[in-house]
Amino acid sequence: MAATDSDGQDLIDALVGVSFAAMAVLTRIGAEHDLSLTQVRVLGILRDRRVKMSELAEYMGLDKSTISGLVDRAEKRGLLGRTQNSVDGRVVDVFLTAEGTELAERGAAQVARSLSPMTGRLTRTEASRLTALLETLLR
Amino acid sequence: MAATDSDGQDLIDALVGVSFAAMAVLTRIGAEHDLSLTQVRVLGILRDRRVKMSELAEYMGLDKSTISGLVDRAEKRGLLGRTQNSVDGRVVDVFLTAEGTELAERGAAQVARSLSPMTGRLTRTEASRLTALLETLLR
DNA sequence: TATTGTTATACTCTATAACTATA
DNA sequence: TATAGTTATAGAGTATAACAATA
Repeated sequence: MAATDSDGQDLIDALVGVSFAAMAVLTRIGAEHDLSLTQVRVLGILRDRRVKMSELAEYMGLDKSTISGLVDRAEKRGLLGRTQNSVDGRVVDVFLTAEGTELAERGAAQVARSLSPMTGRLTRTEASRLTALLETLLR
Repeated sequence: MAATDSDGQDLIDALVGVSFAAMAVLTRIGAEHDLSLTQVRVLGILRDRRVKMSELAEYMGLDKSTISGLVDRAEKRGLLGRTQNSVDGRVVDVFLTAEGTELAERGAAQVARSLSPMTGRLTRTEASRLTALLETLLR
């Protein structure tokens, strides 16, 4: 095998390593705003959609009872709101408040800045190529 | 700008997306063995080294008191052990037991298998290229 | 009856502060 | 005095089980 060949395990290690690094950045920036990684993710998901409690549970791979608690705490902080769905009375819709939206935007900008020392090591071409490869992984 | 150009935000989104997907896999496989993501990470770190409590805290970005609790629970399950360092009596070294090692090996194989539907979408050349790009990000 | 969501409970993860032991 | 680690405490995240409301 040539030296440029990846043996598969190298790819896994690199993926896991980059993932933990990205999670560390999200955790740190979240902490600056008193948000756990889980809450950061909730804000990220709600940033461009209004969802049902059950959809949020599905997206995040968490139990509905866990979502109730997460939404409780974020709602108490004024970051998001709940409304009863008018079509199906059992359903509760969740959405970002103006304050939650503002925080999500600011956080996203901070994440981009924090990752730029990493992503800045790539040329434009490399960045494009990496984006394409990662998107292939995501389907 | 050409269609193949990445605008920077796309790269961030792809990185974060892949990272959450990787964390989901690690969380799920951990859960099958009654391990939290944090415990999975402890096992991963100890897989190829014996470390001091304080080093573990440093690696993981967690407080030393948190590490005490994590190590307590894993030790109680027989996955790792503590020994007093013979050179500096204040230091406690942590290491995997045979059972912990075995679990870490099995878990790593499971992770590789679970990610293969994702990584399998790439040709050998693409996998090599992706590995190299990710390693560039990691320095 | 089935589905959506909440609540009660128990355990893990996490940091802060106070402590013990060693250097 | 300074450093390494533990313990007590409190709050957040998590799942399971039991429940209420709606379909």
